[in-house]
Amino acid sequence: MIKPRARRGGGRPTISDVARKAGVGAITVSRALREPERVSQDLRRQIQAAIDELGYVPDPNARALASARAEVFGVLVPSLTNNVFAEVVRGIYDSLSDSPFRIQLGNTHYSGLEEERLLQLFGSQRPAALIVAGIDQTPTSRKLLENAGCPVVQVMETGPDPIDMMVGFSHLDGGRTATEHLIEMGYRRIGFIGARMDPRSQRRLAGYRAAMEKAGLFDPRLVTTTPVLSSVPLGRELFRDALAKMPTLDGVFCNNDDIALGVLFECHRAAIDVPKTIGIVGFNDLDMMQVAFPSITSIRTYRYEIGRRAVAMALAAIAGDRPQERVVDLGFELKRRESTAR
Amino acid sequence: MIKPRARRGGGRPTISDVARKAGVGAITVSRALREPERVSQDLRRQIQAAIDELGYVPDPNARALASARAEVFGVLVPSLTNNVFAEVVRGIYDSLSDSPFRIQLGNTHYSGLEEERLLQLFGSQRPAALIVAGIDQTPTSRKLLENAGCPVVQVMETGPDPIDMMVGFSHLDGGRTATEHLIEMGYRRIGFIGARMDPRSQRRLAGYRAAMEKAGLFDPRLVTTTPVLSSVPLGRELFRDALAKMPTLDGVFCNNDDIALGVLFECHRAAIDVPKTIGIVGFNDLDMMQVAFPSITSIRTYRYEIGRRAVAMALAAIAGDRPQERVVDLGFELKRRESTAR
DNA sequence: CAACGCTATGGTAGCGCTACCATTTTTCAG
DNA sequence: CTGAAAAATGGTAGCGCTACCATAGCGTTG
Repeated sequence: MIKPRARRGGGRPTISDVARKAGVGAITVSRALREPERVSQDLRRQIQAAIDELGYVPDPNARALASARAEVFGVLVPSLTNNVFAEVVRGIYDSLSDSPFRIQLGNTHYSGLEEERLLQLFGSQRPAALIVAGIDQTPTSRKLLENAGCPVVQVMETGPDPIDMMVGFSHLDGGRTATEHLIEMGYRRIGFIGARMDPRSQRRLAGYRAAMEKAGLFDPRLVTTTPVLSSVPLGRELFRDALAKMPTLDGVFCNNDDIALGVLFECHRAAIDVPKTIGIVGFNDLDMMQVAFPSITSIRTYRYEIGRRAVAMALAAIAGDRPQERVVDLGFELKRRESTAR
Repeated sequence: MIKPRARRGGGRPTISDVARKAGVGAITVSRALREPERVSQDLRRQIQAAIDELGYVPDPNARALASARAEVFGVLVPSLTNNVFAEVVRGIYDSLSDSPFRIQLGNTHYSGLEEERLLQLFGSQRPAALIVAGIDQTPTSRKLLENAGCPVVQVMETGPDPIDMMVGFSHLDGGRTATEHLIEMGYRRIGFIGARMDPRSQRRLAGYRAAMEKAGLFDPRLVTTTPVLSSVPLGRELFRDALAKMPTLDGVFCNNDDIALGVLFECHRAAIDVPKTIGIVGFNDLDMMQVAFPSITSIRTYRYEIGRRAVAMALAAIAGDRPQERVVDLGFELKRRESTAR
């Protein structure tokens, strides 16, 4: 006598239960769910009724196993608390909330090794698409992405030689634009203050340097950086260091808005006039920049939109019509505010 | 003639490939991976060699299907960009990064309906554990969680009647402590300013009200709230509204630090002296509070620790030894700073 | 009206893995 | 040395679903 194994799943209804109740084959239920137009109205109604009555929810694991394709977007970001990536992730979530796709979010902690480990892990699920932050993948990561067998979108930055698709903007141009603005407003001894010098920060620094050199103003002592994670308190610290090193400083381009805010607070505390004595420019334009006192000039970036666009491109690729432009530059905008208006 | 179906997975090696190469049965490979102590040293080595050589990575979908249990933690939070939840999520990620568990993160957008939908979806995966923010689940959500068949941890708040386990603190006590501090420092016309009045904000408001009533200072016109999502600019707006409504205001307890920062900036802009004319208290103690000028008094909460503890409790429950205290109160701390030091 | 194509449905055979049990080998008390 | 228990290994049968192919029923065409 064959004893059927006890239902492992705690008795949740399966597709066969639905099929039996609706008086159709299991495969027809499957089709009604995935390609409704291939099933007649009548059956569709019956099946829906059975589903509702039983409270059936398809098992995504079984589905993934049978179809060799999971309805999962793998997303890799270097930080979960950094507002910049949080916004990108929010854009991704919002774009996928009405789709059948789930999201597998990984935190690389700015580590290439961790990125490789996570890609390996994500790859084992055969995701529908992968979205990764940055364009500086290790060779191993790059290979993993190329062989992932699904659309891949690199986000945050644009650059040459995309693995598959890209959405972002030029951090170098952003850094240059910010610095040129300070120069244009009459600042001369302009410092660069940066924390967590990831590749994007490096490129903003390169933009700063290009602008300064072009104006004949560059001096390596004007640059203050640290590998430590960025924060407002750190911005204050770094600014004090920069001032100690270079008391004639009359402006700072901050790697990001946290740093800029820290600089602003320290100026208040030390009674340094902004923008008269010191001009401040931030990066990303968090919403607090426009209400700060004085309001802080910053480079507006479109993080949420990057997330949305990345999903849109991935979905298009999944649907079979790959967008012809594989690299989308969403640009940025210099927001001129009080902190540089002297 | 039976034609085997083409390998769907793009030729990735399977457990049988490993077994063949190692000269053992598939089940032994499976065991070597999951319960190494039940396999002899020799075979373990051979199997590991085969795995390395083939680059085998187990398919989590097949694993979940066969074992009726996915190695997934389901996490539900109301917002991805709110720093508070981002910190909790970071704690969860950090605690699970060395475990075999993946994380399925869902964003409810503060909606009970969305929470139900996501619970339904997550439940279909038979997760190893569920972590949900808040204690005010809808009856449907509560039932889904009770029947999830896995450990459940409610985070951010403590309260009576946990579904399973809880980690958090009392928002009511937090609100009361903040308000009592203002009263103690000599403020009398103390306003409450809050955005995004979710249940936790409501309880902070209740704490404020309790303290004010006890001191005989409560006046409903002192309360300014909005359902809009919290932000620094909004804090500024609301403060202006509050002042217009109640020009004699001499202190504000802000629902969170974003609002507090907006209030501070508006005070600067309007040349209102902080803390002499207006005292400010925030909530959560983001790191910028201590460097703001003047530094802002706030209620320190342990978000990261909440995430870590929730995972620790869930892992213990999975391992079979449920902690005996099912409700963990991590408390909070009043950080007295310049913004209330008059 | 036979031959054809089309649409709607169903049956069968796995996807890659593990639960359950069976079998073999080793260990060790007596 | 023997018998029995324990440890190590393997075989079989699914988990719940879908790819692939088969089939039935229908209208269309020359």
